[in-house]
Amino acid sequence: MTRRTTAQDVADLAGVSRSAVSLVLNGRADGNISRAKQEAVRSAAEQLRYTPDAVALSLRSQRSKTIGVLFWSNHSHIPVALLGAIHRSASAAGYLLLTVDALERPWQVGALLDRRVDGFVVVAPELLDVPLPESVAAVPTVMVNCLDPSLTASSLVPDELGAGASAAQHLLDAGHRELAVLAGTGGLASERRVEGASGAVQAAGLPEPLVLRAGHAVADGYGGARRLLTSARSPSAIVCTHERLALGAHLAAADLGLRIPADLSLVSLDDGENLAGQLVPPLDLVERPDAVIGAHALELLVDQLRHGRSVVRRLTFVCPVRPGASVAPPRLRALDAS
Amino acid sequence: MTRRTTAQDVADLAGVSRSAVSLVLNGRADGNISRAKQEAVRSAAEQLRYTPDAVALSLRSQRSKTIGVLFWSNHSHIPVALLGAIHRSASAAGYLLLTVDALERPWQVGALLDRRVDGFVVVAPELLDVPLPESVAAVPTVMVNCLDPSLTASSLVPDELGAGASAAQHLLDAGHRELAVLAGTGGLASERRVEGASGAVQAAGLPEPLVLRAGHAVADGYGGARRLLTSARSPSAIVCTHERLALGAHLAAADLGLRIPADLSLVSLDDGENLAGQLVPPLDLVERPDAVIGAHALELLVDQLRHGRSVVRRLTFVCPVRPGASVAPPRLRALDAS
DNA sequence: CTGAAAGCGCTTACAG
DNA sequence: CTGAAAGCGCTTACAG
Repeated sequence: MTRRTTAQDVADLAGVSRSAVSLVLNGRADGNISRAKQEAVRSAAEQLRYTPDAVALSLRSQRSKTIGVLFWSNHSHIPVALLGAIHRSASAAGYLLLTVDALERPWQVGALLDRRVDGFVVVAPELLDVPLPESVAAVPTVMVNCLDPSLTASSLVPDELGAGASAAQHLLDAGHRELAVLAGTGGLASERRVEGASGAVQAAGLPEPLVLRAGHAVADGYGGARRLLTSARSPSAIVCTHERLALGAHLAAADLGLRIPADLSLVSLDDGENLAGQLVPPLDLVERPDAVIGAHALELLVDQLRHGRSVVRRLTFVCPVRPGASVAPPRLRALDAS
Repeated sequence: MTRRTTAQDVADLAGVSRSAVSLVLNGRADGNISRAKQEAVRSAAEQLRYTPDAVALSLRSQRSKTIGVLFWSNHSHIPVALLGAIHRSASAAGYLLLTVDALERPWQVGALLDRRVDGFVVVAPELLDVPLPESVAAVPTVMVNCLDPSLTASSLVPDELGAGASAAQHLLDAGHRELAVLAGTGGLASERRVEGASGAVQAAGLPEPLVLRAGHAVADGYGGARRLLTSARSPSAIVCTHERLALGAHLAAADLGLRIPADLSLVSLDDGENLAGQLVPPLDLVERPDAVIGAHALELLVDQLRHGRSVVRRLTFVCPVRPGASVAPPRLRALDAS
């Protein structure tokens, strides 16, 4: 392993002092260093492929150009688009990311602080209440997909209530009147989505929809949908609060010989797994705008890093409907019965 | 933002010199510092919650206790178990992980080097040839799920050939004679899995199985399976080289009114998405031992970091069969025809 | 047994 | 216009 080239090496080659190298390479040379020497430094640096040692830079500047990502995960799924956007924006601003599973290994937060991360972004795979540790709150922090009850850090979350409402409204718009909601158990996201969907149905002058809290796994969706679809008054359309539930419902419908969307309409809320929208037929989705949220979160954090502490905000992001091929008008059962 | 407490603060409180603090806290005090002062230092450190500044430590020791993870991703899926194991093992050895998307942002490799990462682990979501950049190879590196053609770094990969063979053998053992392989397009993993499956079938004295190269998406699996199952001589069992293909095949079977496993047996190879094993019925899987590979990779790297460069190795890991409920003996079509 | 000094690589006032 | 010095926080020989 060869020694890294240092500013001294460049200075030696260019025939100037270490400080001159620093000034030139940091664009503060004009009026200080002769143009000839500037050129010498630049070409020496290029020739030696010199890049300053970031560790030394950090010690000197007390800023590491590093952001800690605290992944607050209660289950195993990683929202690709969200992390992708965070990485992309961080990179664009010149930051590197140190990622840690804060639930499984909370002590690593201390290790990040020792490494003098400039800030934190707390990321949950799904809307969560996260009590922010004091040590974290001491550094600029933004929260993505999660909320700090004590309001010490800004948070960026999808409008889960609105998303639930949009999903239901999407089905109402298609003419459905017999809706059911297949939901996860526990979790802020599930509850808000259910609330939103239920609210939209009632706002349309219909009775409260049937809500079945099944769980989060594919099998839960399968079992739940089966129960709904084989019940006395089976719904013509189902809102699924999570992608994997929707997949389960999709499988259950197929097993029962129900065609989507001819016999059953399905709308799923999006969890960033890129799954429900890939099925055959692809499901109509209410998208979680992960890319937007991730990019915005980093923008907010970097701005805080540059201009100091700003006011704590809670930003909510609209979840747009992405049409698929799983929604159609309901069969005219009312007419059959008349 | 309050100032971090430094070794000097501890020294002041304990009434000793900075060096004494360092010696005591690094366990090199015996024979140098009186037991009384040792105690004083320890209690002062505890009282001030002192932990050494990792940046200063890095500059001093020329080791950052940080490992760079180069994610070599051509598509968007993240193998959770693999990354989880890597994080866990790294943490256990006292390392933090700096993750970077090396395909999308190759220049960040330089940024990691500037930050003096002690080593690299190159991770691909699926078996890949990765030509290792010189700058990376200059630092201890292990490759996970990918191979460096020039053999400059050790690599740890699943036995894809064996996995394909196991999948086919699993179906042969159940009595199937009419197998088809639904495969991804391009990619080392697909090819090796196909080769393995095909080899096992031929080793059983049967003619080469039908291989359909469909793609990687759910819809590809759906379309491919549909073609296979509606062809003149439809197979009694299908090996899917990827989870999402298997999901597509599952959906296609349901649409065609084929029950799994009564009418069709399905085996999928595992890509770490935790998907095929969750379906209803759960598919029989040939598992990729991601947790084992990840843990082993870090063990190898940390060992290299501690004891210097070791010999370059290619380690191959067996993929065990995990039974599900998607394989049954074939319908006795031969008897029907006789 | 303990403290002062050197040095990791950098930048930024500060003399000349 | 340029070089020598200080200092970020740490550890490790090295004097006393």
